Amino acid sequence: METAAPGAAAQDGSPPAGLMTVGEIAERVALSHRTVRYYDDEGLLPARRSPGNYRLYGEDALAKMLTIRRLKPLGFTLDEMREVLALLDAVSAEGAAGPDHEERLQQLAALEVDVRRRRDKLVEQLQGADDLLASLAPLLPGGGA
DNA sequence: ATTCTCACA
DNA sequence: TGTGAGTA
Repeated sequence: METAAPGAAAQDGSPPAGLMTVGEIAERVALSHRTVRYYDDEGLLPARRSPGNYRLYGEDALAKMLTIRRLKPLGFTLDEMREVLALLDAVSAEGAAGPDHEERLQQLAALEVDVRRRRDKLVEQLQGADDLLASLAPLLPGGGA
């Protein structure tokens, strides 16, 4: 019977080489399975395929998916996320080898500046929310206590 | 459970 | 940039 799941994932929770299906990785990174699928379709985070054409994700993909999840609320577009993942990949894979290592470090520094800037913007929005809550409090029942 | 396509915002 | 529905 080949109605179970992917290449080897039976119902005993023992997928091949610790690989996950869309539903599994989606749950683990708290993204909808539709979104994970979308990222695969868009080539942001390509999935491997089981013999039955089911998407399979390894620990490596899980790590990248988590990075994507962190980039998302910062407002990075899919294209920007693609660049970030590529940069991170290049940097970790090439160590201090590649001829363009210098440029990589420069891009990494630029990324840090960018992330910091977006972070600051979020802090401002958070402050705005806090201010709003503070203005609502005294209007609520018992708020003037 | 997962696949894909198409529509809708 | 996603999501919901319908399908196999």
